[in-house]
Amino acid sequence: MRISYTEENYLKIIYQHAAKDKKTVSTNAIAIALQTSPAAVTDMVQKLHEKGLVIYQKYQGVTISEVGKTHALQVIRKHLLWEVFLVEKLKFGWEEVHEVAEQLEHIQSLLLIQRLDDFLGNPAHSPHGQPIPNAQGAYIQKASVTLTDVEAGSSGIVSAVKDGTPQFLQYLSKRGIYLGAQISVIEKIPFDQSMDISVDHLPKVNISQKVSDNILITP
Amino acid sequence: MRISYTEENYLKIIYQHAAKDKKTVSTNAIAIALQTSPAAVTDMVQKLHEKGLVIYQKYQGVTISEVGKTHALQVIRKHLLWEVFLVEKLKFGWEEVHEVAEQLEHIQSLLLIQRLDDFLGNPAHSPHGQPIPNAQGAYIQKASVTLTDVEAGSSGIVSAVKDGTPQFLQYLSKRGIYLGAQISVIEKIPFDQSMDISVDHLPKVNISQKVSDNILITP
DNA sequence: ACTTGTTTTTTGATTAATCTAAATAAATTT
DNA sequence: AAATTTATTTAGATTAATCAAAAAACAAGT
Repeated sequence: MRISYTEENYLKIIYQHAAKDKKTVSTNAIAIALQTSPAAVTDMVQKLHEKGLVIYQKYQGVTISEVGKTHALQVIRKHLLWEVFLVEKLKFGWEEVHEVAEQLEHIQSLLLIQRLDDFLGNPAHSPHGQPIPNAQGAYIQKASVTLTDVEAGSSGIVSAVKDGTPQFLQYLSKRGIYLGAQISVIEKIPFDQSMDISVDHLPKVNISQKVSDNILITP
Repeated sequence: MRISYTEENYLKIIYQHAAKDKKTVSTNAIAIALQTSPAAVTDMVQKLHEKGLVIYQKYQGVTISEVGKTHALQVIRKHLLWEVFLVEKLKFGWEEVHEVAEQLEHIQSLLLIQRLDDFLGNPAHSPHGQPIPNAQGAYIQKASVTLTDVEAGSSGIVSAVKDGTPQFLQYLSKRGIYLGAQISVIEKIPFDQSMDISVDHLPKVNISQKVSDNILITP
């Protein structure tokens, strides 16, 4: 079955949202994620349902099907392997890889991905700490919690970030936060759900809940 | 100016044909090269003329413009750099790279190409011996003649091949011909323009004119 | 110069992905 | 439960790239 560039992007987004919440994804959420109109999403989602790649009922949102999931995982695998290539071999910063990997993930060649994987030494994680699915779509999720759920007084190591946009990653760099950094939660402020933390025992900084939601910690 | 994937392919073909013969390219020739219909070519070529990328007059064929040439050379640069990457780093055979490089050449990122070029050690030639244009579009053409024009009794080194298709390259490998091989022309057969040659002093083999036309030799 | 044959262009349609505006369904508020 | 707001779908159009078939232009041969 031929799956277009655009269809691959839909599958990836639907998989990522569905994997997160285990429930259906709304037309609107997809439209926002893909920067397109809700009407375009309805059309495409109906087409993907016809092809058996997603499960969809009018007004009820969308979930990924098993076949769709397999495809989505391969696109994600390619995206993450290219990210590793860009950072490890071409010395890109972790905030520079997203846009290029978005393009590279659609290159069609099984041989290319096998060889790239070997060339990179079969990496287990992306530069953002995300686990890389293997050729069969399997991956190991490191035991971790979002920073938001870490208790005041506890500490841990940054194992991954959920958001890969340049804006977020540049913010983290400015705050001294990187993969492997040690974070201690000093105080949680109930008023706005923000928290004071210390990175690598340096003076404390304050981060919003939106930020702590996108940082994963291994205790 | 935004140039689409398809437009880039048109520009590349028009440039390559125009560079070869220094005259206009026919609608038909483009249609054959791109595996599409002459009608589609007429439409596209008119659009490219509007954009100033080619020079075109009804029924008079097409040439590339200066702006178009600049773009075409950058697409070719990307194609050739990716070919080097695939062969040097990912251990692809020279007959396996064409299809994948056709896709990779359309990835849009200046930074990526700069970094890739450096990573590969700023190579001057592709795995097929073609000179790689630099970021400004300049390249040095090695002094060479097509094997067809080599006199009987003379010999030289294979410096490049013009055709990059798997079929042709597999044929060459089977005949023991590779980049850097020494070829001696033993006899030219006037009847069918074929020639008997010896590769690396091994027993002679016969090759057709279609084959010798696509092999470049440095004396 | 005329006829024949080949190219090239035009015309009218098609497919994929999208949009805006209008209609309908679902969710929320009162 | 009715009214209002929000989300989603339908309808009708648009753009890019394509095609097949018909028409027009060009090239040759006599």
